[in-house]
Amino acid sequence: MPATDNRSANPTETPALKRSRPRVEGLRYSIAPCPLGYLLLAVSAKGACALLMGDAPEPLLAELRQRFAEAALQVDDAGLNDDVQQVVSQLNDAQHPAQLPLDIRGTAFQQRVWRALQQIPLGQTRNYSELATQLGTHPRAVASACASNPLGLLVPCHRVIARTGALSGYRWGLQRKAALLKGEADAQAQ
DNA sequence: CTTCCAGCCTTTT
DNA sequence: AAAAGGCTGGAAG
Repeated sequence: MPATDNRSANPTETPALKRSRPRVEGLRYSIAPCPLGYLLLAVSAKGACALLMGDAPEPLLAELRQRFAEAALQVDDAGLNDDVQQVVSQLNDAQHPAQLPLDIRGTAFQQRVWRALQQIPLGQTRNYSELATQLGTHPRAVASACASNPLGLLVPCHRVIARTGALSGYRWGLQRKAALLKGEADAQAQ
């Protein structure tokens, strides 16, 4: 998944500025236990670029390495503690969502889909077909974009389910998708 | 209700 | 060029 390079996004940037930039981007990350196992939060200079979940810490780091193979990764538990706690708070109480700047990277199409995901209100769900119609594409394409969302929870891909009402799939395990939706439904019911 | 199938759009190899 | 996805709707058991 060749993520778009946000460092090149500014067309007014001079060649001198380009040269002065570090050749490899630095990413800070932190892995912490959470109500759904472990989470890994990774942030760039612009904001969170990955929020991964899993049963153990090691695979999370492996996934981060794979997704950002070109980046220099540096653990920063202290510096990210605040952000991580925000995410944990959201997991404990969906009514208090994390307020983090996001650095969302993906193809133009993926960004369109992910933006649509962010419009789904707390406590609600959409099916792949609805989003496909809204975006003028095919459910299958929506699903693959959801599946490649690097910002679990923060970009609520878990709010997309099958037309039949089945939960369909979730990159980080159907059990977590179910838990997230349950938590959000409960929060909304209050 | 369950399986099977053929189209469907993007991304990855 | 080919395969593989967090899909769907319709046909068939």
